[in-house]
Amino acid sequence: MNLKELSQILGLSQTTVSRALNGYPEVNETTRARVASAAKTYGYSPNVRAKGLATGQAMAIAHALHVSGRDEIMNPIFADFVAGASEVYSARGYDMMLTIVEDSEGPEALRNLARKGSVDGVIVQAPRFHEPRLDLLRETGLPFVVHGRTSEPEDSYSWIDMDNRRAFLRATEFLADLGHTRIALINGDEQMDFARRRRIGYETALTRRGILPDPTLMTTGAMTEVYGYESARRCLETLDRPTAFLVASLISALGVRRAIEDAGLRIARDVSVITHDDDLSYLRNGDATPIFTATRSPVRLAGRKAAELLLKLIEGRDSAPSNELLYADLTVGRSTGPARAPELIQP
Amino acid sequence: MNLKELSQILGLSQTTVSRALNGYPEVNETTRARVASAAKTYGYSPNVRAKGLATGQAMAIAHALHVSGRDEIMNPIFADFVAGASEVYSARGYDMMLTIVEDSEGPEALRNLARKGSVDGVIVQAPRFHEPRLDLLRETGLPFVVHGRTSEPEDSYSWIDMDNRRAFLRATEFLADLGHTRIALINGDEQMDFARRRRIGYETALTRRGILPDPTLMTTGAMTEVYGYESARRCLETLDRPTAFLVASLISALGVRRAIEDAGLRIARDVSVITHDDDLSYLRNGDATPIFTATRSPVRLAGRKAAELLLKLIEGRDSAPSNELLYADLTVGRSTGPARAPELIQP
DNA sequence: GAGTCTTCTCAAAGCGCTTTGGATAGACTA
DNA sequence: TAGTCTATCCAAAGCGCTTTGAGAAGACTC
Repeated sequence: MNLKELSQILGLSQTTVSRALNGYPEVNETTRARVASAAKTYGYSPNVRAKGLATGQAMAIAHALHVSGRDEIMNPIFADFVAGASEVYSARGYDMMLTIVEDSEGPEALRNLARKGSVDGVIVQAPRFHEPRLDLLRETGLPFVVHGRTSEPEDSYSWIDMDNRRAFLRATEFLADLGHTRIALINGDEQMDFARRRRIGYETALTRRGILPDPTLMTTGAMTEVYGYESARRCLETLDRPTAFLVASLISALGVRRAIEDAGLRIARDVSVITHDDDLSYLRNGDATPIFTATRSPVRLAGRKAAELLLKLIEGRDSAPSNELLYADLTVGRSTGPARAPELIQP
Repeated sequence: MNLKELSQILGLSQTTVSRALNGYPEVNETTRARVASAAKTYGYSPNVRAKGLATGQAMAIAHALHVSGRDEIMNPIFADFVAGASEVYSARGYDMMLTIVEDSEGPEALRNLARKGSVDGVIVQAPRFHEPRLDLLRETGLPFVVHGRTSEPEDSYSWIDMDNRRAFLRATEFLADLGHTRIALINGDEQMDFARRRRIGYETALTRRGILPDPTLMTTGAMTEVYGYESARRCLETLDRPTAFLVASLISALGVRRAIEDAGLRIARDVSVITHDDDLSYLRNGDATPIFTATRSPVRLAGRKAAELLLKLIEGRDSAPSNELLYADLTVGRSTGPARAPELIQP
C-alpha cells in the first residue's frame, strides 16, 4: 500500500493525502480524519526511503562505537546507554543505526556514513582523549554529540558527560576521611578520556591530603572482571599493600572483591572498596543496602540525554554546540570501613 | 557529490557511471577504472536512500529486541551478539538498525518496520516460549532469523540456537557424577524459551539418575547478580540445603558465589557451582584456569551465524527455513568438587 | 560495399514521497 | 454583478539512483 494507491481509494490527490497525514493546515479537518482512518484501515505508512529522498532527512541516528579489533571487548555500558537513547528516538520517530567501527577501517566508515546520507546525526561513544573522530565528523557537516569529552576545548563540540574527575575526587576523599592513605586506583583504559579524568580526580584528592600518588598503586586496563581480579591480586601481594581500592566499574569491582577474598581478607573490615557504578540494569549494586560503596551515575539516563541533545541539534538547526554535565552521587554500601593498620590484618 | 555531478565531470552518462561502479559487464574496463578513480578522488558514494528506492533494497537489517517496559533489564548478552552480527553486516555492506520494542507498543512496531521498508530482514532476539513476533513477521513477508527457538515447529522458521537442553543435561550429570544429589537450578526467566529448555535438560538428567526434581531448588528470574545472590541465599538458608548450584549466567553466578561466601562456605569445597557462560567479552570466566566450571557457547559467534543465515535468506531468496544448532562445551574450573555430606559443612 | 554482429554508451522512465505553484469553487465585499 | 478572498484541492517537478530499450561506432563477414 503506497501513497498513490491510498489516494486513489480515497478519490483524492497524492498531495492532499500527504498533507493531511503530515498535518498541514490547508486541508479540511473532515478530509484529514477520513484520510487518517483510511491510512489506518489499509495499513499505510510512508516508505521511509522515499520520504527521506524527498525531504533530505533520513530520520535515523547512528551510534558510532569504536572497537580496536575483532573480538575486542564490548563496553558493558553500551547496552544500557543505547536503550536510553532508543527511548527518545522511538518517541520522536527516529530509527537507530549501530555502526561498530574498527580502528583499522579508520576514518572511512564515518565518512561513508555521511556521504551515504543514511543518518541525520551521530552519537560518538567512548571517546579517547585524543579523538580523531571529531574532526572527521566536523568535516562531514553531520551534527554529532559525544558521550564523554576529549582533549579538545569543551565549547568546540556538543557533549554530555558525567563529572568523572569530581566523582573520583569525592570517592578518594571519602576513603581518606576513613583514614586510608594507601589507596589503589583500578582504573579503566587511560587512552579513554573518562579514565584520565578519573585519575586526575584521584590524584588531586590525594595531593590535597598530602599523600603522594604512588604509581605502583595505579593500574589501567579494560574494565573486565578478570582485570579487576588480577590488578587487585598484584597490589595485595606487595609488602606495603593498599588498604583501599578505588575501582572504575562494578564489574571490575567484583573481581577486586574476589581477589580480596582469595587473599583471605574481609572486605570493608580489612580492605575497603569504592567503585563507580553505571547503574547497569543487569548488574545492580545490591538492593536496599548496596554491596559496594559507589559513585553512581546511570548510564541509561546519559543515553537519553545524549539523544535529546542530538535531536535538538538536528531539528533546531541549533548550530552552537551545547553540553551537559551530570553529577554522580556517592552512596555508602557495605564495602568500606575505617582503615586498620596493616599489621593488624595478617590473615 | 552525486551521480549526476560525477558523470558530468567524467563526461559520461549517469547510466555508464552507475554500471561501471556496480560491476556490470557492458562497460569497458578502462572506462571502469577511470570512473572508479574519479569516484575515489571526489569522494562519491551513492546515496543509500535513492539507491534503496530504485532497487527496492534497504541494505539494512533490524535487530528486534523485546523489552517489557522502561528501565527493564537489558540482556547483557545483547552487546556481544550484536557485535558479532555487525562484523558480518559491515563486510557485506549492510547497515544495522536497532529496534527496541516495548511490550506495550506491541505488534505495531514490527509491522511498521516492514511497511516503512527501512530494512530487508529482521533478527529476533530473546524469543519467548510463546512468541507472537513470529506470526507478525510472517504476515509482513520480511525474512527473519530467530536467535533461539520458540514453541513452534522447528522447521517452520529460521533460527540459530545453542543446545540449551543438552548443555544443562550434561552440567547436571557432571554434578551428579561428583556425588551431588541436592542440585539447585538458578534459571533465567522461564517465559524465555532458552530457560525452559535448560530446565528440561536439568530435570531430565536428575530423573535419569533417579533424583526427584525438587521445586524448592529451582528459581526463575532475570539473570542479574542480585538475583543470583538472593536465590542462592534463600536456598542455603533451608535445612536440607543444596550442595551444588547450576546457574544460568556468569553474572548470576557471581551473585551465587557472593551468597556462598557470605554464608561462610567455601566454593568448590563446600558448595559446587556450574554456570552457563556466554563468553561475554567484558566478563571472561577467568584466564587460564576458569573461575567457574561452565558450559560455554560464545554468543558473539551466534551473532555472526545469525547474520549469515539471514543474509543468505535475503540474498539467495532461499525461502526454505534453515537453522543451525550450536553445542556448548563443558570446561572444568575451580568452582566444583565432590559432594560432601552436609553435616560436615557446618561453617 | 552492404549487411550483420559486438561493444560501448545513452536518454528517459520509474522507485514513492514532498512541495511548488497554480486552479477551482464558494463566500464575501463593494 | 463583478471583483476579491479563503479554503480546498490538484498536477507536475524533483529528490538520486537503477534499469530498460535503443542507438552509435567499429569490427567483421560475404
